[in-house]
Amino acid sequence: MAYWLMKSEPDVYNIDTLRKNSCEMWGKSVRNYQARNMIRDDMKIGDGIFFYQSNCKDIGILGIAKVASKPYPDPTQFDKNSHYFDEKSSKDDPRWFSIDVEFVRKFSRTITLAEIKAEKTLEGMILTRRGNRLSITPVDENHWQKILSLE
DNA sequence: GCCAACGTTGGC
DNA sequence: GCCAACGTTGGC
Repeated sequence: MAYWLMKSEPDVYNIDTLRKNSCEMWGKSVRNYQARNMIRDDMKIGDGIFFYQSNCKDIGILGIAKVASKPYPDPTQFDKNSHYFDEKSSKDDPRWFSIDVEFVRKFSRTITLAEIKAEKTLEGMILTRRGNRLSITPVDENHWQKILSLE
């Protein structure tokens, strides 16, 4: 069992939509190889996911989801009308992958980025590393537990 | 809206 | 295979 943190921009997708729909395909906009490798190779059913929102007023972790499927080829890479169409990808050898993500719960409050940065024991989280731009990052179990305790 | 940091692209 | 130019991310 591993833990992850997924970024989302609330304008594009927010946690209330995930709560309403319960389960959603995730990764159809991920076009970064490092993130792709994590989706394809490392994420397992049942893994915990922090739902983080960026590029907005209330930056931070809003709640928890979990991995609900094995990785599968992201359908948008084959869709000519999609913004995420990739002509270099083929169905025999798909380049990009998605997984299903299931809503678990929303925190009673947002654990803000400022709090996370201020917390000594959370030093070293990939999230707070300078220049980090990955939409998915692994989370250490002790960091996971610590953030839960902050709620 | 600014800008630093990074990934990707493409000419050579 | 190098590297400059460009596009994107994302905190502030």
